[in-house]
Amino acid sequence: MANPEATPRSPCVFSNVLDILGDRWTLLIVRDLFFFGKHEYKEFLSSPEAIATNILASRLQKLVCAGIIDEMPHPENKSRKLYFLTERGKDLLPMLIEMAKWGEKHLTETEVMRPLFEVIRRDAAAFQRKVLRDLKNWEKAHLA
Amino acid sequence: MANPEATPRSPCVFSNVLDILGDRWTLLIVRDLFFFGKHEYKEFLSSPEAIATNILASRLQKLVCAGIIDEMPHPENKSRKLYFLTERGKDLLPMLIEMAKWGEKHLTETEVMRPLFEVIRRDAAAFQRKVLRDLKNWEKAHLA
DNA sequence: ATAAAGTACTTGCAAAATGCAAGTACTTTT
DNA sequence: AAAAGTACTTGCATTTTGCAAGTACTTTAT
Repeated sequence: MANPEATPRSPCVFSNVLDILGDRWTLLIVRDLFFFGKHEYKEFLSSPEAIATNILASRLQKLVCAGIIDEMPHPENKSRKLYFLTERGKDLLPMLIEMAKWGEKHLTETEVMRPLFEVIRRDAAAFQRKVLRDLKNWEKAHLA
Repeated sequence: MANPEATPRSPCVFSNVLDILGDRWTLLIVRDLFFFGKHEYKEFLSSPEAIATNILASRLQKLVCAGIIDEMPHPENKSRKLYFLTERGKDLLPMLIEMAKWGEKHLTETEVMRPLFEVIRRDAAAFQRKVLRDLKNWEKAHLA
């Protein structure tokens, strides 16, 4: 796994971002946090891409190290954890929306998120506000 | 390498985008095309991240397959090729800009692109227009 | 109270991707 | 005609991924 302490490949923003987010799995976890209200290990496992348990564990750890997500014990169940986006993580939303817009325009096979992204197409800024509002509500209910 | 003909992991836009762009190298080539006016194999090789020749060749091929870039023989030198962004590729610019904005805000080590992204911070839309204008000028000079 | 099920992992191992060095085929320059 | 340039390919060691199984702990069911 890419070690954040190691000297970076280059001082370019893009290479540094890609060292954190540049793989086929990491952003799917972030997607689940943003758009599907997922907060638990087993919920990430249940996504249609079927991430393997070892990959999921390593990516969650990497995201925590990068300060993009944080974790807390589940308030009602000691054997569970809750994962949630930090402010740094929430700042990824505009990028994810641009990624989705590109995919919706150019990859015609993708269908599941169509209805969701009809909303984006109509008013991306409003959609963005709604997503962030939903996250805030979750935080109010779960964080001290 | 991920085969575009294979059945996708899921019908989600994000997973489909990540199957094309989700690795540590692909977007660096796109970056070079957008922001550093690079168009040739040897130019991509000279980037500070030092991509290996086999990886570069495989990624260029993947990007051509995905319709993000196209290639043509160098007009003045049969042993060289020119690579350039297609319209589909140029549509990635907003995503790259959001990625850079996130990195500039949260990854303080990155420095090289600072001056470039001072411009973004001041007026992202204007920067975007300038980049696209520069690409158009290159096309006028090189494409039929 | 005990057994079964749930949860978040870890481990082992085969398969695939990456990274590095060297080689190849062709073209251009000297 | 020889040397250098260009865009690759190949071979091989190392790393990462993917899959199946196991582990340690907690909660639920009987």
